[in-house]
Amino acid sequence: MLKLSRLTDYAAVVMAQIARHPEQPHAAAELAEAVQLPHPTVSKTLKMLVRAGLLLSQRGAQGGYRLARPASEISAIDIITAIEGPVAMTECSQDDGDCELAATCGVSDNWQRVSLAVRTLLDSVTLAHLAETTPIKLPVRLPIQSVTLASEAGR
Amino acid sequence: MLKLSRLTDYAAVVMAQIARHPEQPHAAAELAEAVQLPHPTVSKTLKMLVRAGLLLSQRGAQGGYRLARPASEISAIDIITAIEGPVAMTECSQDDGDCELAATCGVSDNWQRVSLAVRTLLDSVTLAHLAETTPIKLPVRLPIQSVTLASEAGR
DNA sequence: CGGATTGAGGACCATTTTAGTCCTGTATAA
DNA sequence: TTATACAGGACTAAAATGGTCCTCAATCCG
Repeated sequence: MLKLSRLTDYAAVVMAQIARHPEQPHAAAELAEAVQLPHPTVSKTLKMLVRAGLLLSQRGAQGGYRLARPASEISAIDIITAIEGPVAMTECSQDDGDCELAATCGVSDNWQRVSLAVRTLLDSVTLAHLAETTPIKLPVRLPIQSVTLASEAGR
Repeated sequence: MLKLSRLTDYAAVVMAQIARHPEQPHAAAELAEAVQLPHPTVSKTLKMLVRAGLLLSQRGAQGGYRLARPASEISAIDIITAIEGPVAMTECSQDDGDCELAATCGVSDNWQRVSLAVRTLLDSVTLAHLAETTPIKLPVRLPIQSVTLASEAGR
């Protein structure tokens, strides 16, 4: 179904919740209540986001989580990558890309380009966009053009 | 990892193989040999592509598979959808979209827009592009603009 | 100082999805 | 009429996913 995992979905919702109140730190329990999801699961998600450097955490009483940087500087692909790892259409569009079938495949280069375009698209969507309650106007015009140029530069 | 399933990957490779020789029908065994994948798996993939209307099949001796329409009229999203079902970033960006958390979510509308942009991007990549052995120049400029307009039209 | 609060880390399990195989049936060409 | 080749679906093994829980560590506050 080419979709985000459920945890990624949770992550986005929780990040958006934090982004809407960026001043105070938010405890996991508080966030779980706010978004109506089980505490342990939300907690797990938050830890992953901290490890990815998207959130800062503060232990102890009055502690909690807050954004590591402004919502406008956190992109959808940051969140996705934090939970699921790198975005790549195919196994071989990943960094190492050691597909022993490359010889008979003949499609991998092109999939890599498509992956890049998808990543660029997701990179152009920020947490600030996601957190907006009024639907976003997708600002995807220019970034995609630059992808096209990059691919035209060839490799 | 937000990636295509392995079967989808196979499907693309096999489709590309057929697209490069669109005249004769191709038996499953022949294709499996050409792309160096196990016959039963390739066969399963081919059946899914037929059911999705992307391939035509001919039984009996000298039978096999051929494209249902020109490679330039088959898009990457057609292939992906044939194997994995609809492309949607989140559960609730699907057709029915009955997410009981919608009230506390506040992100679903925006994810739906992102899904649409991804779909449009994938729709702009054709099998003819994928089958090219020289890397494609991604023709994604105009389609994405039209997505932006669609989202600006609101809903 | 000491207890309450809150996150960190990881083990663990149940469930679902995915990949892959195989068997039986049917259409078609020679 | 026989060999070829696809159709449909049952079935299994392996992996990913979602979710819970427990113990430890840091921090605040009285």
